[in-house]
Amino acid sequence: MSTKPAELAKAYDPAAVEGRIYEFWESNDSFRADAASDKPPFTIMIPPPNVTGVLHMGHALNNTLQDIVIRHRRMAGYEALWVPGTDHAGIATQAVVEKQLFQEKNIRRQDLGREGFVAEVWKWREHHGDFILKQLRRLGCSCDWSRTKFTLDEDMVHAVMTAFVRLWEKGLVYRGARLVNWDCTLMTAVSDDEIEYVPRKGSLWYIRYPLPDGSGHLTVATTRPETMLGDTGVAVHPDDERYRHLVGKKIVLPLMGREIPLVADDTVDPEFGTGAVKVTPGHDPADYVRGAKHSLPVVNILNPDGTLNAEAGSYAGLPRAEARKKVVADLDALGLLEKIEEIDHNVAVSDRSKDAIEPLISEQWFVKMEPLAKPAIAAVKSGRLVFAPERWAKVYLDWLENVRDWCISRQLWWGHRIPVWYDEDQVPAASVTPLEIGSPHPKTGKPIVRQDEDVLDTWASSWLWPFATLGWPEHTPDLAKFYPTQFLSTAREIIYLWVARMVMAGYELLDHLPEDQRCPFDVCYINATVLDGIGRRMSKSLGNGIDPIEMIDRYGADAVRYSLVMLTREGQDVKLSENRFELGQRFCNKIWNATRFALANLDGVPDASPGDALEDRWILSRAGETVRVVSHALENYHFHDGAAELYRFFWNDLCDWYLEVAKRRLSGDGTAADRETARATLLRVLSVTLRLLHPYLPFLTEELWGYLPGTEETLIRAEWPADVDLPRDESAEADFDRMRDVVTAIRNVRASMNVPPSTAIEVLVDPEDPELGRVLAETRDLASPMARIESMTVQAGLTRPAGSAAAVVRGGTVYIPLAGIIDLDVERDRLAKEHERLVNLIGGAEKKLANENFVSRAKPEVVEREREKLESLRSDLAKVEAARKEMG
RNA sequence: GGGCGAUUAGCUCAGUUGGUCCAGAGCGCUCGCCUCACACGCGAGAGGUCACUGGUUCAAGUCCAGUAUCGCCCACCA
Repeated sequence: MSTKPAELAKAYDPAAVEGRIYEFWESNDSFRADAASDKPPFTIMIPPPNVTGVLHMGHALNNTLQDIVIRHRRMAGYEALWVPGTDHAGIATQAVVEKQLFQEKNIRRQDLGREGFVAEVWKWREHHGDFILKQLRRLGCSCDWSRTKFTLDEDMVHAVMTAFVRLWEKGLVYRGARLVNWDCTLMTAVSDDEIEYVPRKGSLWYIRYPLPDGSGHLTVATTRPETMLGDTGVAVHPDDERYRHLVGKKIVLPLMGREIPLVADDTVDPEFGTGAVKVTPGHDPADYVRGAKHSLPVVNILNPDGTLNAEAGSYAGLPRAEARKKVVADLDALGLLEKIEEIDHNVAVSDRSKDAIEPLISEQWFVKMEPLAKPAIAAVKSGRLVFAPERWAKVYLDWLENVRDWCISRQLWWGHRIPVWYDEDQVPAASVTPLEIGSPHPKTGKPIVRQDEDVLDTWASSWLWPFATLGWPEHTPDLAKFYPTQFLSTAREIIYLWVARMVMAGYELLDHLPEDQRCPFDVCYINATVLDGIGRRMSKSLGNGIDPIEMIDRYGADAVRYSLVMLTREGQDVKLSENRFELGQRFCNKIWNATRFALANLDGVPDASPGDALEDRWILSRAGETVRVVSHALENYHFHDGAAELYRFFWNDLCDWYLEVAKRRLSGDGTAADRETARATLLRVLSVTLRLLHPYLPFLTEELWGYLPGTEETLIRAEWPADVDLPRDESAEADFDRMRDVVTAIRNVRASMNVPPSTAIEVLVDPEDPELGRVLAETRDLASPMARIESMTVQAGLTRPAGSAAAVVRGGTVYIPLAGIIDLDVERDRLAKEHERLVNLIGGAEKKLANENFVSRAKPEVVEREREKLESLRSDLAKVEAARKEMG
């Protein structure tokens, strides 16, 4: 076992435990999975964070959940594998390194050239990459680090190339000129899913387009006046009376002087602006469609860097913003600017650069999505793949059912370079293994002259993650054993970007497997979004993020994990502030101290079996119930429910009652045999409970486990408790509850009468129900210390002592003679309040039972229960009334 | 414009198939306790017309319809 202090500290100190325990696990190879194992597999693929990433709360929550699942399954008899790794994150990483190179050495990537720059990025990764994986270790994640992957690892490259070539050969990859979302800062195309719309104040410019005969003009409204330089038409609604006579005629495009047609198109909204819209097919998606419909030419006026090109005439060379100013000024000078309105509108910006997206025509690579989407849709509709919470299935399906082709080429240097080479006639050839320059083209035989310059979208490698990490396309033992996986936990933002695409890839590429084995995971769990204390997203720009590592330093990893799970109800967003981690911290400390106390009595293996004493039977029964609840919760990924049940059981059952009640026996205040059975019971319950807690609180529980007598193996590899060994003992639970009722009632009286704990009291009980009498006779030794009772008389029909307080409990009345201490007014108030409460409840029950409809139509057992309730309430009321009468 | 969430104690949230977990938990608050594991603790309390309006039902935080407020996603009007 690991080296550890001889004595447990008074308070749990995570810092003294976590590092040591984690090393202990690693040195024992505790996280490693074996493909040759006979156990059934259970696999989780980590959503690979960006290699540049730093752990945030979303990661902390997501990876805590995955670790809980994998630890539970590992204990529950599965060959559990959690594969970690990072994503090369093309744009993000390239941007980080470019920025650093510029700041530190004042060089641009163009200065280094492609090879030089890519070498710099690799260098950066060696030094700074995978930092986040180290942070995951701090959280306690039990990933199989021996299988760590990076999306640009050699075998991953091989997988990506293979996938591309296969799709190419099936005709699912094509190249073509399309209107794409262009990021002028990063100078690359980005996919539809990588842009966002932000509301901004803008202007609507009304521009006059003259008629060629000089007889007047037509006014169009636009938010992007500079794009008029690329206009190739103007459109109006066919039913618009104002313009009907002009349809088919030519109009003069100002500044450029060319004549463009006026066309009728029913996509034009007559209500907006002037009802006439300029058509710029080269720089607007809607216009691109309109232009195609009316055979209008496409004019591209932009260079990749956002400056205007030769198509813009005299404006060539100007940056976009400058061009806009000049166009507006020139139009104004010509008297063609009718007016300017201020409007609020949405501007498309790039997720990465936050620069305004310019739609422009360019040659790109696309994946045909519709054929791939079909099996992915069927997977969810058939129930093969389920989402948790279920509602996210709809989001997934909506996207897939309306999916558009995926632009997979990026004009970057960092990433998987597209495996396509061209001969001197520009005839392409795709190949998994690189084609040498000068080697013959496999089809034409002519020499290869160049490779495609573009790299693939990052998601074009991460969509292969579930199987490429296991060695695909090779048929490795890992792939055979661990694919498909069982559980995926991720964020809702990447249902389209990642989840849907992984499913498509699985069905398309794992064609050596039977249909139902291709789906990459059984369950896709969409976890909660972590918000700040007042409900805003945590973000760098707001500076409202909470650093998980800082919280781990302050509260401990287990506390962070546990608090997050307790605060997060399935998929429901959570508002988080720093002090909320105290919840987990307190619980950890409670467990630490309770176990510390138990261990003081557990020197050596007990010489007995768990006992027959009521309290022993009770806690064993409760423990069994906890095993059932927690197992069920974890099997169904109800993390919060399991955590809450453990909290309740450990604190309220085990600590508040069992430990308190067992102290007498444990301290040797009874027979030796009594002590041994108590010790055996305690050890049994602790052993079960620490195992149940382990997935949530791995460090603390592993540490404490090492101190339990008779534990040879590590907790991480211990067996999950079986509930069959701990059957429900209903009579023990019922009896214990009766005893508890009496104790609570007495404590209540003591508190309201201000009887200090140092004053022991005398108690008399009149058990109307003989069961209560029996239980109290048996449990007198249990109850007495719990309520500081000096002597307890249990006798049916006893007369109430003068000057005593009375408390009605189920099945009887408890009298507490408090001559000299009792405040009669307080007692009168207490009884009056109790009287009122009972009268109200009785009224409700009577009314209900008087309702014939209720009696005749409700289920018989419901009616019967209501009758019993009323009866018991009436009996309680009678007792209270008697007590009040005696007081006078 | 379309879709989806949320609205329960001062705060953060639980409340499974409608009827003893129709009112819960943690924090905070009040009162009393350094009771030989824990003051990161122990015991006892106070505190809510379950957003609003209708409806279904013998019976509704719990089902249905609508309203309001807040939030998220998708689409995007030049």
